[in-house]
Amino acid sequence: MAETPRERYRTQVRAEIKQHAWEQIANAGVSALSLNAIAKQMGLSGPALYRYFAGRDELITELIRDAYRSLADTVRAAAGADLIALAGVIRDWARADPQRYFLIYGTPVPGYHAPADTTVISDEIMAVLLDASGTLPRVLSFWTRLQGVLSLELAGHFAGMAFDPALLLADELTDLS
Amino acid sequence: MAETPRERYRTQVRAEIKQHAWEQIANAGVSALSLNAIAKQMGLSGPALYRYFAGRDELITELIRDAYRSLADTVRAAAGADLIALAGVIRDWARADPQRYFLIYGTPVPGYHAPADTTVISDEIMAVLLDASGTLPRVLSFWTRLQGVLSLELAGHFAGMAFDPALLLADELTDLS
DNA sequence: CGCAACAGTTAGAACCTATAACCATTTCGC
DNA sequence: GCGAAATGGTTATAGGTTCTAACTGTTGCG
Repeated sequence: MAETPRERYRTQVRAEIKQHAWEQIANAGVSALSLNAIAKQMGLSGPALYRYFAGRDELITELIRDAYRSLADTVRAAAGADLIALAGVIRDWARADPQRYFLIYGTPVPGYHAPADTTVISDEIMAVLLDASGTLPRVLSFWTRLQGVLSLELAGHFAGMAFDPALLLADELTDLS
Repeated sequence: MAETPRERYRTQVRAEIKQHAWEQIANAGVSALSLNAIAKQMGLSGPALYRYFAGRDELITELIRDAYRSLADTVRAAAGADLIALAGVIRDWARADPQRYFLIYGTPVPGYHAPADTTVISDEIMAVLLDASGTLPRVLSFWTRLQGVLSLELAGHFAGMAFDPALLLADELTDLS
């Protein structure tokens, strides 16, 4: 497993590219992600990034994978807690970077299919939820209600109405526990 | 209200542009919408479309407005029905053109704000729902649960799990009526 | 040491949005 | 009806994007 300096450098640069990519996504959404802009920010010139990612799509796919992994990590770290607590953890994760949330649960691109390993990660999350809720119908209700509140809240569809989404979420989950 | 031939032609061309735009969106999502491609499909050459729309953003804004109006129309047409029926109508509307649904309820672009009149339309939809459900907390629960099922279903996140989203939705709404 | 793998470069094709300048036609005011 | 203005269309062009090709220098391994 001895890492050659080359590999070291390579993974480090890849990480830096993804770092800039996340900043762009957080600020302007994934549609505004520009390889050129990232290259310029890094002092590189355009096509250099193609040494590290086959193209824009592969970079985005990698970001989606990382988003899934990040969510799975935070859920796993809260394993054992009850559904209310899990919902709070997931909501906090989503609010920390809404565009990262939308990368997973937002508008899908017709024809694009997430890499197979993301479904594995997704199953892992479901396993934690199932462990906390007991039955499958319950976790399904939990999941859809949570997504309902989150997608509307993060997309700003609760903007006008003066109420706390956290309270709505709590209300939606009390009869599940 | 006498329509001059000019206005006639203008609104007709605008409608044709939007028609092609909707096809592109349905097939490849809004990010793939290309004014150039639309112009070519219509036998026009690039910049001609700027006579009809100030730019890509204005066209998309107009499409969002139309999507809101379309949803409001279908909801209004079902006014008086109970919540289960309303949910079915809305779900059918969304499934008929998922990308149109996502244009309203999908990933928001940071910094972009929907035109003010859409909130008016949104309020109108809420009024119908409120009329069918009675209390505000109930319509809020209805709305978030419906959105939860719809966003997950239309984004394909129920792909692996073998069950009928319609049944899940019905289950989620039975205790609300 | 030598050579192959690798990181980076510039050039360029094929797109895209958008503006500018220009032309022909249609419409409108007088 | 006539002339001016508004309108719909064109091409040219600037600047942006992704991505490929060809080339250069450097690094690292046998």
